[in-house]
Amino acid sequence: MQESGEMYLETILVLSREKDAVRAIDVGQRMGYSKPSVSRALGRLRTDGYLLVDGGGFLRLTEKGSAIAEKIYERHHVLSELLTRIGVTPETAAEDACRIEHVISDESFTAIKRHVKAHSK
Amino acid sequence: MQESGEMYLETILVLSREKDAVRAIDVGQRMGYSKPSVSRALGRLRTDGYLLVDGGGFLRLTEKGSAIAEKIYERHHVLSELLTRIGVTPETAAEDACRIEHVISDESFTAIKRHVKAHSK
DNA sequence: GCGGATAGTTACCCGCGGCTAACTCTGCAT
DNA sequence: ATGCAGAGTTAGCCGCGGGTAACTATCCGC
Repeated sequence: MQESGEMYLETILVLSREKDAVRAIDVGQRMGYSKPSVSRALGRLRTDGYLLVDGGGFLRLTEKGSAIAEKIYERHHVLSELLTRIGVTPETAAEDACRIEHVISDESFTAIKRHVKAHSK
Repeated sequence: MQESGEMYLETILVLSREKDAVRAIDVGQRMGYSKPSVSRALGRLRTDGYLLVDGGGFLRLTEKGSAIAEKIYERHHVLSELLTRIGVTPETAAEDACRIEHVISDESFTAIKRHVKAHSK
């Protein structure tokens, strides 16, 4: 799984929480990408078993895809909150979280969560 | 400046602190890349004004190149130390620092430095 | 001065991940 | 029924950044 694939999955997850039916076009609009780019990326996710597309063109994450999307989404949330807490503007925090969430290891992320929790009491 | 370019510059900086003469082959060995990959990457850095290569094939960072290398190196150091401090194993901390150092904003990094300093007293 | 090691470059290939142009397909409105 | 709008796909372009194979150039030992 590449960084860009994770980003697509996360976007699909977020969109599916905002509206009940998500299509390729929505993903493209949200991410600012062209239809063909989205089409190809979703095609890869589909053949790799992260995504299902029903007859009406509606997207649904598989178990596997959902697991990744949730994981990245949690990271985004925690990292973003951590950065704002130490004084970063919310916008920059979100942007940085969006990049860091794809490259940090499980071990470091877990340590960060633990640290944040310990200091939030 | 791309992430990979930053990595090359940082590697050249580190090598130049370990030995007095740094060449393309050393960079390739350290980074685990083939000679042609290094040659091309260094060529780009040279034409973009980050690097000088003297007659003997020895590498020297320009002002511009050095500034980036030092910046990335500092980030690496601070991030790596921060992660180990919260319980991440040194090896993982170094790997993660190596990826995060290229994607974090100045604003967030400054905030992290400030935070680390405040908590180290 | 010739042969071999070492360094560097040139010319290619590949997948990724954006893009545009152009096509198909579906569904709705006139 | 025509025709248009919206969604999706196909085909092909591009730069990046890895790779190999093969060449060149330099230097050193014998």
